[in-house]
Amino acid sequence: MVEYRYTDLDDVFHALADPTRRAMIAGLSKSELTVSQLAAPFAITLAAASKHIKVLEHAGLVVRTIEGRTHTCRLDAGPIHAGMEWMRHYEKFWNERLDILEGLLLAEDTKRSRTKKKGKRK
Amino acid sequence: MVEYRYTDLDDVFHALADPTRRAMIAGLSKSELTVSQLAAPFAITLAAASKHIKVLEHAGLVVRTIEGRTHTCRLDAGPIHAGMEWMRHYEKFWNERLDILEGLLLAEDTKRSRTKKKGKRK
DNA sequence: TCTATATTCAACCATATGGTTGAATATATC
DNA sequence: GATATATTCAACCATATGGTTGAATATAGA
Repeated sequence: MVEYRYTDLDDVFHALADPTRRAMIAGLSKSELTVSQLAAPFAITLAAASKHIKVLEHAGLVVRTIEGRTHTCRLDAGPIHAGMEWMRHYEKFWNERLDILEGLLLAEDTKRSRTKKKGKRK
Repeated sequence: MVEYRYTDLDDVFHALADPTRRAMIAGLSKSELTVSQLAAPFAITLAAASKHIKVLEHAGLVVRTIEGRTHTCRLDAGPIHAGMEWMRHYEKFWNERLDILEGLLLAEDTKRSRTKKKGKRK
């Protein structure tokens, strides 16, 4: 009854840290997809997509069903929920932050404190 | 209403994917801490801790205040909230996984209490 | 001024990551 | 059986990551 599937926040957050994998998850949230279908939207090889899917599988986010030569993937949001649970502890700091922000707005000192440049390779 | 600061999910999830950094966040959720204080619980050098803190800063999760020679860090949960917002979309795919969640959070506590080495590959 | 403290920087190292290509495996289909 | 399709595997490559050490920078205190 207690199916223990090994899940680890390291693996979950790492899996979610890649835009390609997040996009794959988005796709899987609409329907089950084969490996080829998952790979199709991206300018990467099937082998690369296969690796991404393995990362998602390893994090427990994706479950694979093999029928003949096609591998069908479906989303398992359990680990996502676990990640949310971890984050929820810090939600109160979001509210505090809003209070601070409000104060800053009043003081009219709301300049963008971080100016990031996006140079990620993909 | 609330203007979101530019947040990059790649950076946020990547920052959260490391147990040392998650532990640092946990520490900062209790009080502001200096770099030395943040480094203290871990068996790593100050230089390594400094790098971790930079990763957290780059993700917007930590804000640093320099007073004299001491750098004080405080948590900014805004990006965490952004991560949760992304995840919330997939909450509906979460079906009956409380058991996994429980094990996960327990494992997380265990991991944090020992002086861990990142060797948890099953 | 001399020294101790707080932190970063630079160089280096081993391993991980995301990507490629080309061959291999397995299964449909003709 | 021959061939096309779906996917993985193995080897390789460039860059990123997390760690180290030792020197540098800056400030606090005697």
